[in-house]
Amino acid sequence: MTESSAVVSRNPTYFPGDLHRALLDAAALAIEEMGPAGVSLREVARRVGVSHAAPAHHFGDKAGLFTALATEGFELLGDAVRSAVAPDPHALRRESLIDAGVAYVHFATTHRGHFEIMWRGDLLRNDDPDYLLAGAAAFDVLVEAVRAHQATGWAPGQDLVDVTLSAWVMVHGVATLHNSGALAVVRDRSPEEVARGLLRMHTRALEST
Amino acid sequence: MTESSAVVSRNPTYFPGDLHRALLDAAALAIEEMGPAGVSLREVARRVGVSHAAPAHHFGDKAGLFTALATEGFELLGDAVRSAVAPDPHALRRESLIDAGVAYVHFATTHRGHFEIMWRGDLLRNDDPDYLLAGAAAFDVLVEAVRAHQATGWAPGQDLVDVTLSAWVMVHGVATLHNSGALAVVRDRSPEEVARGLLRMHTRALEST
DNA sequence: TGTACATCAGTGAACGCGCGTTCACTGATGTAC
DNA sequence: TGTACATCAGTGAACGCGCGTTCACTGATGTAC
Repeated sequence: MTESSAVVSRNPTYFPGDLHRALLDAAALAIEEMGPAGVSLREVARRVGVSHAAPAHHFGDKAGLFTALATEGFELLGDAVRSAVAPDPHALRRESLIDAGVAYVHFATTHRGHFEIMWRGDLLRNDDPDYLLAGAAAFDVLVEAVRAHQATGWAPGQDLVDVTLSAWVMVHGVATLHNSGALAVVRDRSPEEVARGLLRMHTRALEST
Repeated sequence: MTESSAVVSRNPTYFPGDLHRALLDAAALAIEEMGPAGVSLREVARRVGVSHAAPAHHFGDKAGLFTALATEGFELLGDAVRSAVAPDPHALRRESLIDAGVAYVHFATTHRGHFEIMWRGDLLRNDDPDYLLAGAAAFDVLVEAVRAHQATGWAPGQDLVDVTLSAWVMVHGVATLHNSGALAVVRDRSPEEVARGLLRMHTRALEST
């Protein structure tokens, strides 16, 4: 995202204090391009144009960088879904759940670097308090999206977490299959369209119970 | 799976010609334990108890080993789903689609090494003919499961590939979330149960159209 | 305004390590005669 | 039955490389007086 590509130069163009930001941006882009396995601290430093020791200085070690990126990913994902559900927090709207799910898929496909590292607990410190908190908070946003939908009178009898889980599984499946390239083999529809269709079926199925 | 763990020793216990097999088993186990990023040809050789050059001798290089493992994964997945759909090929049964999806999830969670590498096109030769063929064949098995279900009179108007895609996305979402550990955080139900619930909803929703 | 000092982000040289790949080789097995 | 030869799976030494991490350092910025 943002100006990460402009930063790739030998004479850093970032302002003081922005190296932290620039390193995260470069790491996200590198993961997107090479996969998490191919990304090293030295590669990230190279992209930003700083000493190879600079990333370690900022994040402690490689797992620290990945943990910070994954944590930010959960925060950004939560923000994206929250905005989709309630652009105006005072107006109850129909289809909150569908919009939330589509936003999830949109985030996953437009922030591939973040999204890929978020689920790779083996590459980061998966007991980090901030990481765990951000993950839980993001899930809460999904639950809130279902609650908002239910508040409009939709499927009042259904268990909140059950419904959230169903919808989550669907959009996560679309996101991962798309990002691995497998979805494109079958259909030329966008992942967001596929998700919308699935979620529409989902909400209608639960409506009639 | 099978006897891969018995093979880990300094004095190889595999029979002549089985090194190929032993290397694949060890690679699958290693990926399951350390993630694809942490697995090296030397690590695989170490587990089997042979020279570090032996894997390269059999598979050409690292991508070759991963490609072979992913290809086998698609074949095994196809077999597993096919068996679940039609234990007796002459008997049409209801719920073929549900059983197929549950089998997909079961395979993914009990063959984690295979399943993880299957979708990592960045780590293998993703233009390998055998790999591509095996992937396409596995998808065809899913399509066949839907066709079998439709043959019982279920949802006759629905597009075959559309329905397949929906079901695939669901079970793939359950599988990946479970394998990344994210699903366990929320529910203590088994991934197979979660998949069964989703697929039941799915088939009922399409039944009434 | 000027001097002395503290802070700290980022440097760059150095280290040891595990890696993938190459390659001449060995030694067991099978086949021809 | 014995000999000569071919095959080929697996060896082990060697290579060059990129890596993560450490650490004494520099030099810009800010603060105290």
